[in-house]
Amino acid sequence: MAKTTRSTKPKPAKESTTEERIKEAARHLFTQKGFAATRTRDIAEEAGINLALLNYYFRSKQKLFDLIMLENFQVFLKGITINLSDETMTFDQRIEKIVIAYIDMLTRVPDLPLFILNETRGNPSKITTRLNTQLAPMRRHLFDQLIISNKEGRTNLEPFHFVANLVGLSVFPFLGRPILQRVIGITDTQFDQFMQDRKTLVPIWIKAMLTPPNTLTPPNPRIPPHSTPK
Amino acid sequence: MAKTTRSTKPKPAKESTTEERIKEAARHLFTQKGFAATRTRDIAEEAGINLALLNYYFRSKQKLFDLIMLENFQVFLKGITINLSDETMTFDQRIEKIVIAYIDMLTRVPDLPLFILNETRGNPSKITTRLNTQLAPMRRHLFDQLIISNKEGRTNLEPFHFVANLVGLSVFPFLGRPILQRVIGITDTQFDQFMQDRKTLVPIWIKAMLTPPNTLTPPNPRIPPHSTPK
DNA sequence: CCCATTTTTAATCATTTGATTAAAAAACTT
DNA sequence: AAGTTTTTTAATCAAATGATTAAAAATGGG
Repeated sequence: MAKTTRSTKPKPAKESTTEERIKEAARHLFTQKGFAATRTRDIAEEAGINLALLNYYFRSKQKLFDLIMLENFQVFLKGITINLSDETMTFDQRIEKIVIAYIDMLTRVPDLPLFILNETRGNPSKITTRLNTQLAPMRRHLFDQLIISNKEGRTNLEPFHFVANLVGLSVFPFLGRPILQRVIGITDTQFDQFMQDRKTLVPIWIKAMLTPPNTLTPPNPRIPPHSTPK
Repeated sequence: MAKTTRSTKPKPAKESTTEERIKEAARHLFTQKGFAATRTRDIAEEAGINLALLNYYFRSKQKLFDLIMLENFQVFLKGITINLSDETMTFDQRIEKIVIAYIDMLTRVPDLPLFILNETRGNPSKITTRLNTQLAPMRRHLFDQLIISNKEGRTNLEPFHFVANLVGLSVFPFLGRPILQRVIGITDTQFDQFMQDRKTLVPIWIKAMLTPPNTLTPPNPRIPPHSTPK
């Protein structure tokens, strides 16, 4: 059991412990293929260890998965909740920070969104509750600012649309990447570049969306059909 | 086998044949939980039939899944490719039609996007190729119009960003629905209403995005911090 | 009503898969 | 070096799962 005489426990801190190797293999496969499609034997093979070691270090496949899921969620949340602490930031600054954080994080771990959407679908509410709790501060800051701004007439956009737009424009490209890249016909490098461009484009768009049709835009003459180009 | 004397084959066309019931149960479970997480026994149970019947009608779990996947893709593509045939439509009209088609379809079958993203991830290229082929006409029309418009200086937006925005704003809310709904705290009815609103909002936003920063917008004075409200 | 065909069922198989066990190997302490 | 603890391995178990089979039931035609 885990309750022996824990007197001698040096823990030499090797450069890559087997426990870590298992976790990394598990993270890779679970994140990529999901819980059901991942076999413990695949994890063992990718980690280069004996199958029994998986159960030795992490009680069961489920426990291991729960661990990975928790860590993935933390990575995800950490990537986007850094920005809320500064009280001094303006609404616009906050938006810029959030978009950059999203895109930077997802450039590092592009599989995360699909993983989270999949594991959130079953809606065990344990997860979504946690997610919601963690996200609450962010929501408060942004929403309050938006709601006030709406009330004062400076903007006019439901929080729902605002969040859907913000996250949609930042996250969706990573979700749809396999299809998008095929349809458009671009390389990985080009995709990365486009996402970098988006770090400045999305905030601009988002801000433009804050003041919908009726506020600024006349019924239809948005772009004159043939204004003198160049 | 399937090669008997097919002399007598009346096919009375019952109101709900077992074959159909199996397929419906399979569609439901496969679409909701994916291939690996779905057990043939679950399908049998939900269809209210003996397990062996699944293999009697559809050779194997894999064959049945392939069928469902194919049909799902067709439903998806059909839902968004109706609009490309009209040569007379303007760019703006096309956008409006596409957004409405997307949102209407996904209101009916909200599970489709996640299913497709999941099954596209493995990238067996068989699927993505088919998807790409089917999507090609749509791409041609829209992209050509956009590219021309870009060249003539009326707009200034990479096709990648355009598609990512269009699809992202239309599809993402359905993908993120479980999380979004929790974060914002809205009911199912409210969500549906928001998506209905989006049928008019998204096209407006998309059109506004066609002329990015440098074209119309001065460096920063987008919204004066305290313009006289109301 | 009898026969041929189709459909359905219960029982069973073979493989996969998560997990355990007992023993061996390695690491560490004294 | 001996003893103790930790780590690793090979073998095996038990349950789950996709699939098959042989027989029974239902269906339809003459």
